[in-house]
Amino acid sequence: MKEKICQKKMGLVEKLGVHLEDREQLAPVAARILAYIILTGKKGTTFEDMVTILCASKSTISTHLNHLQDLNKIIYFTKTGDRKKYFVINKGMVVHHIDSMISKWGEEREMHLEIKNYKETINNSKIENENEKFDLSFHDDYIKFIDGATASVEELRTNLANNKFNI
Amino acid sequence: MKEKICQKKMGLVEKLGVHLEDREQLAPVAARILAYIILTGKKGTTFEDMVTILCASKSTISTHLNHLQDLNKIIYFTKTGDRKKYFVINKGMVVHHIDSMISKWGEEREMHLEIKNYKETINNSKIENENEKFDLSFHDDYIKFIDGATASVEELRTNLANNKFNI
DNA sequence: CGTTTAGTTCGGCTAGTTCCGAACTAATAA
DNA sequence: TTATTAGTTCGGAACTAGCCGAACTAAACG
Repeated sequence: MKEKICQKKMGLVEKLGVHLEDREQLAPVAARILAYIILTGKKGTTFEDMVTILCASKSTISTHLNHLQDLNKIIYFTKTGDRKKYFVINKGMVVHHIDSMISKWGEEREMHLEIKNYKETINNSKIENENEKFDLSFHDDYIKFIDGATASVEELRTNLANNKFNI
Repeated sequence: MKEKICQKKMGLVEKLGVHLEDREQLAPVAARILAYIILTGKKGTTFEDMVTILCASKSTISTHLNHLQDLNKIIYFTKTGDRKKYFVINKGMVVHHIDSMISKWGEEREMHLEIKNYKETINNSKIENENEKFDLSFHDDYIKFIDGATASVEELRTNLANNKFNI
């Protein structure tokens, strides 16, 4: 029974790991560490646990654990009379991720405006052949989309900020 | 005057290039090729043009040009009595990009449901300490966000499909 | 025929990533 | 003091990505 749950957990660690590897630009083992910490929750995980469960060397776990702390993705707490560190995810990480999504979309919006502006100057320089002119409506539609998506993500941000939210 | 426009164009090629490198997971030169093709528009660009303008070797341009065609991001047309190929972006590329955005969000949605489901089974197994239980509201909020963002992007998709839209 | 044009293919180099083992440290325990 | 625990740091092996030059091909031109 307990074995079955553990299997399910490790299956999810791999799946979430692959996802985080891509989404957070992390090395394979770093992503699996983060996934494992997320799926273990408030009780926390130790260095040793991860060495044995994720089947990685101490040096690898050490390096990535420090890296994840530098990125503010994880933090740890301690217990009196116990030298181990218990790692849990940093609650601010989710809000931080959402903020970086918002700013990424903001940059993309800027890019579209800049490209549209460039295309307009080209269209207006009479040198161009009439049927070679750029069509600009695409950029307007894309900007509309970015604004819609940004609104959705901003709503999520407010929801999270209002909740006590422990992930 | 023409030099100034060219400078502006190359500045944008680099900027859009960096963006595409990240967004489309392309090699640096491949991203710059795509950016250059986008910013040149309907009149098209040739192999040779790109070798000289992007300062890359023939082999590099050749490989990436073929790769971009395999990915359905670019196509070419020809002119009678001219052996060169004139590359332009494939109009379907934008819709394709949008579809891959939608399916990526769909996968993320699935992941959240799966993780939430796992956390629920853990919460319900009485072994767990009460204050170590997982909070599940985050997943519901995130799924709400994904649904909102997907709606926005689906609207963009309809707008683009309705327009003749040449980028 | 040889030459030019428009590209392709191959082998190799460089840079960077990811992980590991071995040796180390710093704090506690016996 | 010696041993153990809980990590850290260093050097290197194995692998991958990205680009280049040189040699090639295939079609058209003269």
